[in-house]
Amino acid sequence: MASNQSSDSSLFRIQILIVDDDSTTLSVVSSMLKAFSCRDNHKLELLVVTIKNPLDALSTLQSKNYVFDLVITDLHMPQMNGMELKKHVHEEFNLPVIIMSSDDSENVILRSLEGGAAFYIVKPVNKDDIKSVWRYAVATKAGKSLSIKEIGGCGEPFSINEDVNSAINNEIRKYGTKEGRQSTEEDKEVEIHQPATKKQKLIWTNALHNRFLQAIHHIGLDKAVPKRILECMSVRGLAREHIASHLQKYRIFLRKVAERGGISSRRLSGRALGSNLAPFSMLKNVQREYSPVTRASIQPGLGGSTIPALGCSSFRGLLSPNQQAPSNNYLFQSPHSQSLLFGNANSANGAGANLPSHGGVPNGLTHGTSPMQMYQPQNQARSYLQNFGSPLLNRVGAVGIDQAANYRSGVGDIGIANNSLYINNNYAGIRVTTDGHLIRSGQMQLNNNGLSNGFSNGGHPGWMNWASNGNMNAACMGFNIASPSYMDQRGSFSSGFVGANQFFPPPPFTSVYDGNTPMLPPPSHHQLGLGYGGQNDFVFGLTNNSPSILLGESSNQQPQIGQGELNVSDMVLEPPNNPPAYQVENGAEGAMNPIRESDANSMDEYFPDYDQASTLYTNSTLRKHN
DNA sequence: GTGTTAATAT
DNA sequence: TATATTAACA
Repeated sequence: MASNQSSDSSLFRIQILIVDDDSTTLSVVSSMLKAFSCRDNHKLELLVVTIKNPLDALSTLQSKNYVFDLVITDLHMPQMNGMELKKHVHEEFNLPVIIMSSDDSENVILRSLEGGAAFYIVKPVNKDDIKSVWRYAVATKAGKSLSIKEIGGCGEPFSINEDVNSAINNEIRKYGTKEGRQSTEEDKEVEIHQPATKKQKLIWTNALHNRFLQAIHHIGLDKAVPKRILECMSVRGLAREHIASHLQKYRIFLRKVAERGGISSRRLSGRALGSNLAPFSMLKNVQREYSPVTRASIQPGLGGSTIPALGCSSFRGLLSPNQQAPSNNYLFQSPHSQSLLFGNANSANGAGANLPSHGGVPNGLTHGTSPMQMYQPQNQARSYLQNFGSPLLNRVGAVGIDQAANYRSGVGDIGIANNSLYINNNYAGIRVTTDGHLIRSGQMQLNNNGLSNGFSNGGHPGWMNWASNGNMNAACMGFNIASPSYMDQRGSFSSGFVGANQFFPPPPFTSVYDGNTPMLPPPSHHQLGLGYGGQNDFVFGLTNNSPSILLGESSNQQPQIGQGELNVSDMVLEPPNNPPAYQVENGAEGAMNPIRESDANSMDEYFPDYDQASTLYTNSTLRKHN
């Protein structure tokens, strides 16, 4: 039954620091909090400190006169904005920060959440908000003590108090939070106490899936078995069964790829291909939503397996306009929400890695180091991206990059051959009619010094460096989907990557909050590749929030990593019910790759996401909720 | 105990 | 329907 400890634990003191340049807000929030705390629970004592200047707030935090449990800060303040403050607070004090602002734009909200805010309150603050804050504070406080206990040797994960959980679910449905709400003894009177055995459904978020892929990549596909993958992934709370299940799915996918998207597919018409090929799933929504008329879809095949190394064309054909899209997505998503189909990467010996000639591996995507693409689970954290922003033109685009020596294929090939990982020498584009016919290839050729090549020029060979050039999409993709001259606006184009080692860095770990951060030297600059959101890395995403990107636009017109539309990842969701049990193990040896900390603090990037407790920030924006 | 596959549940 | 979980079996 309920944890019974509260009887002797007398009184909890919760200290909250509120920062806002608006004194009215300060007093209102403060008094509301106090009022609520009085009413809520006698065993809790609340201390609220209000400060107008965020700099002063930091000083106060440092002063040690108080031991705060939580910081609530306004977002827009003259001296320092709330997110900056949050960053400091996180880094220096490891305290949760709630952002409040009158700015109710999704962008801001999501950015805040992704940036690590515990949750976000839209002003004017109302009673429910206060209640939420209060609950959160209580839960956090309680959680902290539990954490200590856990550190003390009780390794057993503690379970979240259903009360807090449900309260939050019910009352703050509009907030998302990244932080685990931990159980609180104080609220046990409401405790429902579900059987502890009730399992939560693990959601394979992109981030998690990325991790999975990385693990497989690291281990080698042929040697990747659940146990090893699990070890490699080093994600707490993740069980071998999860891996096994996911692996099963993944293998099915690979098999499908081998059967339909592999070499044999060369003989297939594009139409035939299209029906089941995973990458096109992304077209489904896009097309239905935005293209009532003809759509051009160019389907070079499935990811890496479709860009043969040895000179065969990777151009698979065109999908018929009404082709039904398959169910799985294999998109690689740039921070700027251009979608790139992501194929195999990480084959040191070039594209050939995917050729069946490697043999031995039943799934056809051989070479253990390679299969770096996979489906996009449709029912998972994708849909939330659908409602972003305004309508977009260039919804989907993907390009193939063949990193092998030559650009071999002729017309119809879609791809980029870069002779060097450092430099993309070649560029190829395509032109299609609105009904999907290829007009001409090579339209978009750019020289080295033209638009950015999409790869790092800044010392991270082999890694996509969106940040450095900003216009990866436009340049690399080679065409402007939004531009009628190249492709129908509704056109879709996909291909795959065949890359060399480690195109993409492992997603960063961040766990600033709990101090468990695997502190590796921070990267010399921002994380390369795939944004901070953690959603992008190897996986696809259907991004409907893409800004139009026109070929030729200067790079600085594009948002930098971490500043564009956010990948609303799991972090906007309510944390799992098992807070302690889903962190990436830190410093687990055998971990695949260096772990980077990004400035953006997507701390739970790899946290398994359990479906159950999802609290959406907004109904429409985020993941669907069971 | 582990890995794989199939069945079942959601 | 798609995906995750669980059971069953090698």
